[in-house]
Amino acid sequence: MVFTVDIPELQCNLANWFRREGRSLPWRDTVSPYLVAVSEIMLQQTRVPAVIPYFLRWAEKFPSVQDLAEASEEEVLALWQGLGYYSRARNLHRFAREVCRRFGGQVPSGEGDLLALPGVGDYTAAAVRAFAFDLPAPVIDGNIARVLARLFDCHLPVDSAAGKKFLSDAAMKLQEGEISSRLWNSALMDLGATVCIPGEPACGRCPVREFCKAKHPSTLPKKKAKAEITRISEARGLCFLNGKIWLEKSAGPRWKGLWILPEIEEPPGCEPVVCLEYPITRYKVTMRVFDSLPAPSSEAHDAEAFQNLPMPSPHRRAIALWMSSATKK
DNA sequence: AAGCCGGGGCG
DNA sequence: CGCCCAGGCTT
Repeated sequence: MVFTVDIPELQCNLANWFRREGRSLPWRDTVSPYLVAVSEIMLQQTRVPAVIPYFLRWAEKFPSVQDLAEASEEEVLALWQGLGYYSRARNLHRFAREVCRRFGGQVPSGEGDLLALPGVGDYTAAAVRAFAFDLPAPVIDGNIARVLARLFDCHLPVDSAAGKKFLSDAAMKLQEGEISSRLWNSALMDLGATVCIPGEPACGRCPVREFCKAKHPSTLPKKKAKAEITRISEARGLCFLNGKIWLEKSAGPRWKGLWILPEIEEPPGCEPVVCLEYPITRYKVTMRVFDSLPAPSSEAHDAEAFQNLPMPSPHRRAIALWMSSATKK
């Protein structure tokens, strides 16, 4: 790759902009590599405003990696409730236990050590190295991928092998020199989040526009085509008996460990008591809920206490809808 | 390489 | 309504 840009000047412009306009975020106030890792795992495919309250509650309840390692899975899932991608919560729990067992409670800074931990992939390993340890690393999230693709007018799909190699090489090249990795990557990320945004970027107030090669920035980055949305329908049984509700602990890969309404065969000739629609990854699911007897796999929960169980949002919403329709009757 | 995993906000 | 988000794991 040929760089015709003056890297020190680019670094200086962006760093000065960041000192002026950078975001203030809770996980930037901590020096704990563990809390940095917590924030990064929470931020996987999840927006900053959604994460902030969860991160603050987490830092309060599990301030150290030992606190998390000693917690029960129930406590962990309860605190994660509503954030989505629940395998992240179980991975973070295992992450804490392995950090304690293998590294004496100190989050490692080596790329290989980090990548071997549950829930840590290329992005998170790089982010922990940069933000917690201030070490050079190719931090490529959705924001930085977009900024770099535009800066170099790169039309390779950013989710292809070739695109990722290009971005990684570019990211490492741009942080050469004396610049702090933590500062540089924070600045690049904030530029993507607030100026070099998806769709039409605000090039008029971009601190590095004189370095940008993008001819049509709104068309970048390119991505591979993704799967179409499939419509599916599912029937679930709701059993409310003697002030208790019957719920099943999900065992499958989806919502594992969370309490759900058991799936049933759709009873012929019956109308659902509740019907709602929710999107999940590449599906649009129509959930039809029927009055039913207790499913064999389910357990009775007290009508007040079940509200505090970890439960996927659509199931929680279905029960709330049923309760509001029942009180009207 | 492709499929799968939630939820929310915003245009 | 579709798109996108501080991605990782499994197949």
